[in-house]
Amino acid sequence: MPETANSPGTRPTLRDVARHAGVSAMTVTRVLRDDDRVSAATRERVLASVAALGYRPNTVARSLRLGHGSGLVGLVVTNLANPFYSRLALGVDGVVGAHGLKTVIGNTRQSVENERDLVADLVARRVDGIVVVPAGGDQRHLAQAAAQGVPVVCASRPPMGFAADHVLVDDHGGAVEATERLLALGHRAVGYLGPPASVHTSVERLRGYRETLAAAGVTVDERYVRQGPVDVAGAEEAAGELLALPEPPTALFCSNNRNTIGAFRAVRRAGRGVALAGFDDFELADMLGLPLSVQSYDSDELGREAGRLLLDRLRGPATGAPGPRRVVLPTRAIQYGEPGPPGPAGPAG
Amino acid sequence: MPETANSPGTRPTLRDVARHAGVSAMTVTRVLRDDDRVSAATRERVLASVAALGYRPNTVARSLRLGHGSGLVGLVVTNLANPFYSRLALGVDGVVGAHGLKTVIGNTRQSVENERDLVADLVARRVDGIVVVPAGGDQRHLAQAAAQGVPVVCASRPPMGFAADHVLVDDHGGAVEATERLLALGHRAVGYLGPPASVHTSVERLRGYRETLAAAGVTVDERYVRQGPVDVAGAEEAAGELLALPEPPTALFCSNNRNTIGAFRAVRRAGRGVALAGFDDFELADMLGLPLSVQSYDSDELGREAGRLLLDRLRGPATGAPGPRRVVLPTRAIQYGEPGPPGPAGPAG
DNA sequence: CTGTTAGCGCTTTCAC
DNA sequence: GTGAAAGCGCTAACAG
Repeated sequence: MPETANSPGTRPTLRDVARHAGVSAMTVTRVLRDDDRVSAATRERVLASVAALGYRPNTVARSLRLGHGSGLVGLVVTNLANPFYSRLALGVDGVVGAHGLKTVIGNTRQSVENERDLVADLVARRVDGIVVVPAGGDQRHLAQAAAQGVPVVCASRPPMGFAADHVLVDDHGGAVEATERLLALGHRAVGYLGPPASVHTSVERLRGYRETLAAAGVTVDERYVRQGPVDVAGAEEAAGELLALPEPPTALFCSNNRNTIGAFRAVRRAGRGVALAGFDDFELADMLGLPLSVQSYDSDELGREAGRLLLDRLRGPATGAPGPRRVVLPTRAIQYGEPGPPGPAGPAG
Repeated sequence: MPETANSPGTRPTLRDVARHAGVSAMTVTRVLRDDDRVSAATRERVLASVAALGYRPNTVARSLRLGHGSGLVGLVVTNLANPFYSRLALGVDGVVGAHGLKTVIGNTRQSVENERDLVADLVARRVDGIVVVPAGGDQRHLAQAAAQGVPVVCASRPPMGFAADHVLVDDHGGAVEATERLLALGHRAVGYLGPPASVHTSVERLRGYRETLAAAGVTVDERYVRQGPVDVAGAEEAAGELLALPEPPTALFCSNNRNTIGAFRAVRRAGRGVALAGFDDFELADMLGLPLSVQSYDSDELGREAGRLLLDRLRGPATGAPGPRRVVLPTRAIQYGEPGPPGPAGPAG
């Protein structure tokens, strides 16, 4: 147990250590920075004082003096409770943490306004960079941050109206593949369930769905398309409505795991056989006793990639400013259970 | 779009604004702090310069000058990918965020060493306080941080060897209730599955399990007790071994949701009827088609409570130092599906 | 109403 | 080897 500080609440400073050791502040710094131009004896004495006072260097003051950033990376997501984002956070933190940077989280709860405030705050805190999953349409605050010299990396959704590195999932390609799988099973009445049009991924996935059906000569029944649900409860309700239509769809493509789970609950409740294809894998998907195919991708990797892009910007400003980079992560189809063709009984187990 | 900064990479400072506006730095500060002793005309001029230069105050310098902390709260957890911890993080961030504090996350990946480094780093960054879910036994680094005047709040696991506010779940009580429910169904061969003894919650839950069985006159078959699994795969394997015993248990109490899910998978795979009771609720638990009872609790609330304890320390150091406070959150039993008595066929659906 | 001085804790530069 | 001075960006405290 170290000696208690002189006055509680007041923490020892470099000068306190210097006084205690009978040297100058400069010498203490040198010892702490492993500068070799200091005698062994002095070093010992200083180290002893450091221990005696329980001194801890003040990183804040240090980085202020040094001019460079705070050693913090801001991470702005819409909902950390969603495993997708917490894994992304882990990925980012893992990569930047290996370079001595810490991650500051900001949760926007889907609010663009919160996002703007958060980003402003992070900039004011002099974060070295920001990884953001933009919440909505207006991204002027991001453009501003970027313009002010804070590197911004967009994850999962692209920058709009300004240039920034970004890492995306192959939303369109994944949606095409998922929809094709349903078509291949013979389904023609294929519904869509996903978040509102303000969400970029949703737009792309819906586009993939539409194009695929069109290419197969299937006309999309607009009553089958529900853009809106953002959580399981909303998705369950919307799916329930689709299933209650006079001629309900025989298959549903769900644009993210919230919607897939909601749809699953509705299908189970209705006791009806409806084929499900979803975007995003999720835990226990294989245990649901209903055939289900999902387009899976690695959200840790999404975060790691975002972290790498950011690090590249931080490390290599010397290399000039190469154009913004884009990374697209592939998706992979996973089939749970044996899928079946459309029919009155349907493929339910 | 604001004018570009003079030199890229160099950001405008208070003095730049002052020069631009033809006033002193002090006046700019006053405008920015809404000090009323500034003429409207001057205010306008300053504001215009701020906008023209795209000036953003440097919070780091500010907090250094003001002496108070960085406005950051450190959050140290073992695994952010676990929804339990991400919700806890949300709870903490929600509460402290409402008071203008930001949350810095640290993920220890169960390593006490990482935890020690992280805490040291956070202290050096002058965080205002730390919320930590201690990874293991040795907590001297936490004691040290606390001794150095950084308020520490322990979540989910209590401080050991030093005094600190903490918020716990009623691990023992919840385990008792869960075990009693299995006993009430007539089960006598009740197994246990949980993390290693280094995890405090696990110890408490195991104790509850043992005491309840003992109180009912049931001797615990030590072959039925598996302390070890920390993830689903490990739990599934361990549960599989229990089920493969000559006289397998007819019921399992699982000490957290990783173990519950692993056990569920093993039971499903074995096609055997084994009653399951678990700690922690989880998504889709009601959809598994197997009777299951869980002790549920609110991990957001755990985080919020931790945040509140911390805020109280930060706000009220004037009130002297009241003894460390402890908050214990209750658990609530939830029954999914219809439970059944032990039997050769068992309660499987 | 506005400006000057001093200094938060640290470190670079230049002396000794 | 060691120290003194100056300053990172900002703001109390005291002038004027």
